[in-house]
Amino acid sequence: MPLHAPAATTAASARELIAAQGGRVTRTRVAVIEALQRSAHPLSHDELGAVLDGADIAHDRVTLYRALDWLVEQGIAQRIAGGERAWRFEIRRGDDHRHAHFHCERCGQIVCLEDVPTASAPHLPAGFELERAELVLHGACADCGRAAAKGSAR
Amino acid sequence: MPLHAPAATTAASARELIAAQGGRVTRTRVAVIEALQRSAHPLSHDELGAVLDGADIAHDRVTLYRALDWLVEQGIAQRIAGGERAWRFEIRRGDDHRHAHFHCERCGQIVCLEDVPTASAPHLPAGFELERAELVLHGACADCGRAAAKGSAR
DNA sequence: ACATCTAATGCTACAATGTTGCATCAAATC
DNA sequence: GATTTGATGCAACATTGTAGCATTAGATGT
Ligand SMILES: [Mn+2]
Ligand SMILES: [Mn+2]
Ligand SMILES: [Zn+2]
Ligand SMILES: [Zn+2]
Repeated sequence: MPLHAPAATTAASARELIAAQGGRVTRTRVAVIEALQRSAHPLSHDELGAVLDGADIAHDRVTLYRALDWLVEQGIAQRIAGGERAWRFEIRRGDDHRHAHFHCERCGQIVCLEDVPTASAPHLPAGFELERAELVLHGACADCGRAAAKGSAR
Repeated sequence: MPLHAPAATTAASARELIAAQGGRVTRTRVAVIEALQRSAHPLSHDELGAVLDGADIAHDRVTLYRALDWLVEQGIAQRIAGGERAWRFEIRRGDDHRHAHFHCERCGQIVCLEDVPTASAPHLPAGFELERAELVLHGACADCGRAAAKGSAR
C-alpha cells in the first residue's frame, strides 16, 4: 500500500464507494463492484451472474438487476447499450468515463477505448440539453479479424 | 416528376428500392418503407405496428420483424440501438446515414441529428477493423426541457 | 388468363431480457 | 439485543425478438 495518494487508481474499495452514497454495504453490492473492477471488459447482467455463482452466496436474478440499477443511479457504475440487446456495466473511474466502446460483431465482446472520446461539443438544435454521450464503434476486433484473414474458407 | 436526375432526394419509391435488391414487392415491405419515409423520426417495431394497423391489411408481429430484418440486410434501412431496449429503424438515404441521434430521456423520442457526424477517424488498437459507428446523445429535447423549466414542482 | 415455383406470410410456441408486488431478512443505529 | 428500514428472494408478469412449419401470394413462363 502506497503512502502517497494513489493518482486516481482503481483503488476505491467497494465499501467506500457504497458508503459514500449512504447506501447499505451488502454482500451483493460488494461482490458486483469487485467483479466489475476485476473485469477487463464491461459485463452483461448475465456474465455477472455467472461470476457471482462462483463467489460466496447464491443470488437471485432480480436482486442483481436491482443492485446494478442502484449502482448506476448513484453514479458508481454506468450502463452501455452497445452491441446486443442486453446492457453492459462498468465501474466509473475518475473522468475517464467519457470514452467510446468497440463492439466486435464476430465474438460479441465489448472493449473500452479509453483514449477515444465520445463527443466533444456537438452542435445541437436550440433547446436541446446534452447530458451524456455514447459512442459505439462496430466491426471486428483484432482476434476475430486475424481469424478471418487466415482461414478464408469459413 | 423531374426529367433531370433528382439530386439524392427522398424520391426513390418503395417499389424501386425493393426491386433494386431483387426482392419481392410485397404489401408489407411497401407499407413499411413508406411509413419509415413519412416519419420524421426513426420508428420502433412497435410504433411501426401501430402505423400499419391504420393502413390496409392486418399484419403479424413476426412478419414485421422479418420485413425489417430484410430491409436492414439489403441496406435499405438501418437499425439504431439508442434509447431503450427496442431497435429503431430508419431509411438510409444517400450518404447522410452517418449521422448521430439524440435520445430524449424524458419523452423517449429519438431525433436524427443530420449535421452531427458519428465518428471521423478514431484511433483504434492494432488489428481492429471499423465497419460502422453509432453516436447517441442523451438528454432532454427542446419540448421536454422547456416543460421542466416551467412547471418546476413535479 | 392459367399453371408453376418459391419467397414471404401467419400461426404457434419459445427464448432472452428486464420489471412489479409483496413477504422476509439483515445492515445500520440506538 | 431490540428496532427500523433498506435490501433480498420468490413468483408472476411484460416486452422484445426468434424458430419451425404449413399456407399464401408475387413473380415468371406459357
Ligand atoms: Mn468502458
Ligand atoms: Mn437518423
Ligand atoms: Zn471479436
Ligand atoms: Zn423529449
